[in-house]
Parts: sequence; C-alpha cells; structure tokens
Amino acid sequence: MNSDPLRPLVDTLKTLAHPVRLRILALLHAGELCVCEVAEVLGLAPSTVSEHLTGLRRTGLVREWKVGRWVHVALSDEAATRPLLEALWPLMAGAEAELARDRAQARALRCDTCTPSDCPPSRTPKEHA
Amino acid sequence: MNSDPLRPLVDTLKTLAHPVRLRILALLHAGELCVCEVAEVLGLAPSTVSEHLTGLRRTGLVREWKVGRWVHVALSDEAATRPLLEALWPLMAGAEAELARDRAQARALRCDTCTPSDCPPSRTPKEHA
DNA sequence: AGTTCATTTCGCTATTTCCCGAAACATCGT
DNA sequence: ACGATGTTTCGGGAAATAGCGAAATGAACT
Repeated sequence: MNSDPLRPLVDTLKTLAHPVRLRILALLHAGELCVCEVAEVLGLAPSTVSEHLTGLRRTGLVREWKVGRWVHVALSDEAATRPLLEALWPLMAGAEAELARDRAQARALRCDTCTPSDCPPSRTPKEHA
Repeated sequence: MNSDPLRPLVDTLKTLAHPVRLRILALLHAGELCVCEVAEVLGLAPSTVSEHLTGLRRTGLVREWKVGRWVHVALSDEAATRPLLEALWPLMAGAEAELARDRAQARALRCDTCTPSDCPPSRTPKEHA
C-alpha cells in the first residue's frame, strides 16, 4: 500500500530536522564517541539519546558498533547521505559557538592517552591513571 | 530564552521533510505555477496546499506574488537555501516516475498559448479560446 | 453593490514526535 | 553467581503536525 517513492528521502530529512540530532552529527564530525558521552555532552537522558541514535542509524547517517559494554558511534561513510551532510555543514555556521562548546566538552570527557576504539571512555582523565 | 542558533536550519529541514512539499518543490523546479494548479495536480484541498506553501515561503524556499486574483509560486533564488536544494534533486531520483507524472499533469492544465505570468491559468486549453 | 473565484485563516480531530523514568538486556569485574 | 555499568525498550504525557471543511478575505467583472 504505502509505497511512496519519496519515503526514504523524507525519512532522512525528518531525521535531520531536529536540533539535538544536528548537534550529534556535528559532534561526530569531529570524531567518534560512545553513547554515554553524547548523553553527557547534550545533557539528555541516555534513553533519549539512544532513541535519537536509532533514527540516525535507521537512515544510514551514522554507524554504531560495540566496544566492550560501550556502543561507539561515528558518521557513516555511506555514499547516499554524504552529499546531504556536506551541504549541511556550511549551513550550521550560525551555530558554531554552540557546536564548538559541545566539541570542547566532548574532548574534556574523553581520555587523552588512548583512542576511543580500544579503551573505555572515562569521565575524567585522572580516573584512567 | 529560546534563541536556539540551529533553529533556522531545523525549520528549513522540517519544511523539506514532507512528501507533498518535496513534490511541490520538484514541480516548481520545472517552472512557476499558481496555487490552484498545484492543488489540482496534488489532489489536495486548496487550504492544505496554501498551508504547505506558507511554510515553504517562511523558510525562503519559494517566493509568491499576485497576478490578478491568482497567486503564482516559484522557487526562490535566495542563496541561503540553494545548496540544500541542489543536493536534494539527485536524491529524488528514486521518485522520478511520480514526479514526471506530476509535471505532465501540470503541463496539461497549463494554457499553452501564453506564459503563466501574464495569463490566468485555465483548467482546459479550450476554455481559453 | 453584488457576484464570482482564488486564496487564506480558523476550528477541529487524528496522528506523530519528543522526552523522560522504570524496567529489561547485555557485558564486564569480582 | 553477583553486582555494577552502559544501553535499549516500553509506557505515558505534553507538544507539534497534517489534513479537511467552513468561513473570511481580496480582486476582478457585471
């Protein structure tokens, strides 16, 4: 019945059309993170972030994989959504202040003696010593 | 308080994220139309189309102007939204059949002895004779 | 002035989206 | 096996969105 050929594109656009999800994409543009770090930076409940990420994954915008008990997230390298994302970055210029603050906060959370892929994220660098 | 710097971009994306509005944009990509023609092609109530167009105009995606008692609509030439639209056309390829049908129907409604700018749109060409 | 026709605004209902907390899962460490 | 921690799923309530018909508006033509 519902074979609307515009459906996939509309789904992608709907997924993009939310400030939190744009902030997540901008965060991931600077490097991968794990779900709890995203939740911390955005100040949202983990369940909320998980649901946003489900949408982003459904539309192929991000990919996720497990590392120990953490789920790491990064921008997908799928060709389909790339041009849209590339067109989007310049349009986020007006929010650069907020986005830079997000990135700085993510960097502060991240342990700096190891890469996100092979080490559990730590809330504070000293927890890792 | 609510000075979310991502707001304008989110508004634009929300406006794009609807099959009817995408079809309207694709229609206008082939040339300007008046509101009643858009309603006829899409098979929607004029009030519904009017509301969709209000959103498209609010976000600068289309422009409208009065011609007699008709309101003509065309894609806006604003620089801000252009790159987004340009990234969008290729992504609509999967719906080319439906979009081509829309365009054909619009062409059938349109009087072919005059341009849309200086002549009231007529339902059938012979009404114009 | 009154009529007609294109368009918009309004009132309404149905559906969807967003966010959370509680509970369920999953994985690691002890 | 147990507890701790990260994540997801579920249930629900507030808000936004989509569609229509009816009524209001504006412009043209008698």
